[in-house]
Amino acid sequence: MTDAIEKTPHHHGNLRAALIESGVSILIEDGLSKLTLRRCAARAGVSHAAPAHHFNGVAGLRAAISEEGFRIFRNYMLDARNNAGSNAHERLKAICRGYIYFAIDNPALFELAFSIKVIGDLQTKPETDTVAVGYDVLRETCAPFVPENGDPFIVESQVWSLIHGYATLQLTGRFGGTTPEHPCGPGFDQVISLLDHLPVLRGT
Amino acid sequence: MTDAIEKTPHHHGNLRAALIESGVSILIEDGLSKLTLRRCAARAGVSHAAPAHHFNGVAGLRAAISEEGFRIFRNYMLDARNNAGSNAHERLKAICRGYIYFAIDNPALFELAFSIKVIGDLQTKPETDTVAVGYDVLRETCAPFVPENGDPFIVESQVWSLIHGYATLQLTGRFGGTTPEHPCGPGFDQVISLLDHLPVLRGT
DNA sequence: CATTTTAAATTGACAGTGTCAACTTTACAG
DNA sequence: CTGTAAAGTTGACACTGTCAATTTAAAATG
Repeated sequence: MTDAIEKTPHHHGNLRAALIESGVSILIEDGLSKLTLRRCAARAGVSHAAPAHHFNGVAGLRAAISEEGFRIFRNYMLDARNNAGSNAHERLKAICRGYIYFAIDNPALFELAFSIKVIGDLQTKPETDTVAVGYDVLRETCAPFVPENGDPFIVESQVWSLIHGYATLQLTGRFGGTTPEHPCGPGFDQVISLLDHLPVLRGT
Repeated sequence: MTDAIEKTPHHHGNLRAALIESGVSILIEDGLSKLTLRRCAARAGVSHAAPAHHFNGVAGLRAAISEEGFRIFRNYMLDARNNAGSNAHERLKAICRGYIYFAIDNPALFELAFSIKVIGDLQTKPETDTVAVGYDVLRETCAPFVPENGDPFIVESQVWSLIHGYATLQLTGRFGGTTPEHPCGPGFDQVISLLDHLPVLRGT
């Protein structure tokens, strides 16, 4: 094949990465219920027990795929924010749009990522990536609304709760479908307008 | 038909109800991943294939247990609201507390109930019980904040998104644990304070 | 009351699934 | 060149959902 470009360091080359990639594809094509160790193995062209040498059971595989999902998720928010103006409220709504776009584009990946229980405490260690890669984007974008010497977690948790609740309720079909006019669903602007009340306390 | 409620009308009596009850117990004791047709059957003392005559596969069993969960869920909100004053904001925060109490007391049941995709549209048919038993409680409690001849769905979706997002993020361990001082988690009051901005537009 | 009919439940089978132990292959260190 | 340990395979086991065939028992019918 193209082994001339990169040599194969092991038997397969890099099976761990290949299994994660297979898992993401299965997630997109067949949904969360079809994401199994054996299917990932078959798709990657290895035996059914090969993944055991790279992940700690099916939970480990799901966690690894979830991490990959969070990275994609973070890019969605960054892209949306980059396409917004410099206004603090516009930037905040932009990452919310990115949040919903990711959930709608990758529902199974979103469901997987947020179905995994977190061990640590986010308020204690907000910088921990295992909790949620992409939290830094939320923190940055919420900063203009945090009082001087105030606790940033207050605004962050308000925004996160609102947008995450909308995303999950939208994804489970409780807020109506999406249309070209309303790619985030018909209720998105109305729900997100609750954040208009947040006062800008720190200059751009 | 109803000639003998207490007598056993069929072989088992009322296997369907017994299976649902078994399922709720399994959910509470062992978690969502252990909720299987065969376990419910074994717990109810019947053969592994008996549930097939009462539910449409495992999805049917989960849907039936979910319905039961929504009824309990609704009672949580009603109880909380009954223990609140007549102030519109107090009543709104009360059902939010009931929402979180249910999620924390019955995490697996909460997860199951909101993991099921809804077919219909809630905005089109808000009165449909299959979408969410208990939506009537939300509608009633949000009514004071809805403008005359306004769309009630706006405020309802704002409140629902905020509280549901907080519930799921709390349940997945992203907002820290609960303490006797903060039975809904340390961030609950802060998040819910976002609803203080809602103006009361219709008298009690 | 006896017989037929039909719903309820059982049994057995099959294809998947996760997980473990034992085995084979192969890359790399010495 | 050889030994070793990692990487991957094979086979097995206990689960799972689902289906077909069967038995059981309640209800309907004559």
